[in-house]
Amino acid sequence: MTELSPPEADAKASPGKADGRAVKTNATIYDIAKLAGVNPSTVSRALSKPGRVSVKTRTLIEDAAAELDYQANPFAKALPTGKTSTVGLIVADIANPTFFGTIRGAESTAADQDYSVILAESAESPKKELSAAKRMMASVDGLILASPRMDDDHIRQLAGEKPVIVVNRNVEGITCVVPDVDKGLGEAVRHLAGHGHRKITFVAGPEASWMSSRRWLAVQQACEWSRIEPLKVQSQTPTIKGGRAIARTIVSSGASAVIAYNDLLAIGLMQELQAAAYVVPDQISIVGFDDIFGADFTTPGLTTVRAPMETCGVEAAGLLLKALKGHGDVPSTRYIDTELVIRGSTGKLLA
Amino acid sequence: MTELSPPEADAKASPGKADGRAVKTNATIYDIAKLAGVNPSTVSRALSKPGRVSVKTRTLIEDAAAELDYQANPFAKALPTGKTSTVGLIVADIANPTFFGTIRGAESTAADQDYSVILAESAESPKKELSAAKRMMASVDGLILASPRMDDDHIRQLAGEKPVIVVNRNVEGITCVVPDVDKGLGEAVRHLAGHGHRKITFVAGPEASWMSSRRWLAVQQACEWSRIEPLKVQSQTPTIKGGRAIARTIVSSGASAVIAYNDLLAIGLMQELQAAAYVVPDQISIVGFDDIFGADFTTPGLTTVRAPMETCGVEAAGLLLKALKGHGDVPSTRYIDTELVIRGSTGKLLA
DNA sequence: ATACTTTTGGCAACCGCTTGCCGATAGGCT
DNA sequence: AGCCTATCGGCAAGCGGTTGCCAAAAGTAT
Repeated sequence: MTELSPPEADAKASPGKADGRAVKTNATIYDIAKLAGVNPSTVSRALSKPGRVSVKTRTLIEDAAAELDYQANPFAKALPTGKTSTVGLIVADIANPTFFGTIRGAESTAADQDYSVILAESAESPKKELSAAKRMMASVDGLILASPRMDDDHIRQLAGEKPVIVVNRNVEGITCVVPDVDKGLGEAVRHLAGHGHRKITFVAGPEASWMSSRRWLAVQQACEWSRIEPLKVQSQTPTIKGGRAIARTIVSSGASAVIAYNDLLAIGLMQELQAAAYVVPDQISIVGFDDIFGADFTTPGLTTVRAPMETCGVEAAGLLLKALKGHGDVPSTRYIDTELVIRGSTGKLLA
Repeated sequence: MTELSPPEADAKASPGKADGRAVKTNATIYDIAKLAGVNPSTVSRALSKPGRVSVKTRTLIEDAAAELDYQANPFAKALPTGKTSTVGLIVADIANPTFFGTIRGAESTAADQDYSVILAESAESPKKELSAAKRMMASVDGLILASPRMDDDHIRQLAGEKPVIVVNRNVEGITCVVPDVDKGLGEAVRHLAGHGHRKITFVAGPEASWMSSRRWLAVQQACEWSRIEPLKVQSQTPTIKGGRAIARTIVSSGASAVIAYNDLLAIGLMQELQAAAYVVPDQISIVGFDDIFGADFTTPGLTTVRAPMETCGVEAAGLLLKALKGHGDVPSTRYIDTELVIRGSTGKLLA
């Protein structure tokens, strides 16, 4: 009972050499076949093609399988079928909190459908990313690219081999899932406008980033609608450090409110401003983007546009699995709503 | 261009039928063999057993392989050899920032040696964890368990099948890598003592947690050495919320400084205290544990004991790969130094 | 040149599972 | 009972590599 000997199949798998040591050889369908007194192919069918064999032999086989603690060898399974029950997920930077949600969402929905996810990081390098993708291609059924850095053509090329879903970027001809920045950013601008701000500066992220220009565009449009003057300053790096470095420029821009490309920038900015005795939000309001883990650790808490990355991950994995099961739709972009999360870093200007 | 047909496997796998459309069927060693005019087995050897064939035929084969853009089918490779070039990583909770570092460290060092990592989450459930582990066992060469929740015997049982490394917990008979809490916690206590604190309360984490009791022990020992009185209060959950909930109890404990089981607890506590107009660190000092992402977002920044989880991940993957290559040592526990990171949440008591 | 040892490449048998094809069996029908 | 048609199980050929064994080729020594 309490005996917990490792499952010791002890299988005299090798029909000949009964040479002593009980080596843990996993049971195969042949072992089951022998035990159940049927042909291996019947075992295979009983286990994977439900209706193909009579229920009598099926239960017979299932019992035998259970007794042997049978686990199908996934490699043997993948070889003839080409289906691996595995999806690849490549993220630009594992340590970037933005991706935590994506990873989790993708992993959980994949696991729900008995798919495994194999993870790789590109370290923000287009080259490493592409090679990781190519390497993976051979062992997965499909790929999720989160904020890919490689260019569109390469992505399309990969998609020509196996289903590919892109998260956080729009690629023509590929199924994408991206946060709809307009909604959240619109809310942010109106929120700021409602507090009397008339001049907002946007702290841009990497110049080459598709997402950054997309967000700047959204800010501009929202500002136009609210009759607000949008300004833009360019940050060197989208990090806390970058945020601190840009503080001086922000102040001299004369805006009373800033919307940052991301939370890190916003937090760095806030820290630097506070260090210079500015009070947030009385003297300047700050809005971040992403609502990363920790955005509520600051004092005051950071008002930010939440990009539901976990939802994106779930969605991406869902679309991918759907495509793998043949119910794939025509590639298109699915937009996930973003929303403003109001905390303490925004408010009325107290002149 | 805009042609977006789903990847149409459509594979006319059979190399014979050259019936038109250039379907991207991956090249096999047979194709190479034909192109190079040698036997497939020679190709296999040329590609994986360096010295086994003459350099002449080898370059011949390599050229052919390059021309065909050959990528070995990992499944076909895994079948006869049993080696999958994949390691499994199971974490208790993907969204818990503590694990980000571990994941990253493990992934990067595995990738460096051309191993892939397949990731799974146990959602803190011992049952899900065990089943995930068992499922993985079939497709990986070895396993890394980060903060496993299953019991020791199950872990040992898994380790009986394939190499297993445990992170963040000590299991007899298994190779483990755990942060050496004594060092950092000792520094924390001495740091506090140096600021005149004479009574420290430790906010404990989950009662069942091995790590929590380990840390409490370390605090007690350090306190004894510094002639300080250690107190302990139990938190319900090791989260921000849990931290906020425990604030009242902490205050009434009469201690002037607290060391929390983890950063989340510390941050929640700090937030609640500040909301009640306590000033940190003038009225009470707070030390966290982990140095999670965002621990420096607070105001004041959180003084905390840094547990270098990325290093643990690197170390764990390194040990695992070593074991896989047969250079494994006798199981033992490797300790990774923790260190105190001093920010603003600790200081002299200003009565 | 002869005999002998090393290389080197080929043959074929797996690894464990899937699947097309076929014959046997059983059930349904007149 | 006799015939027809589903249903079910078995056979065997792969999937794409690896590898033990062997013979041909090449190198070495006498």
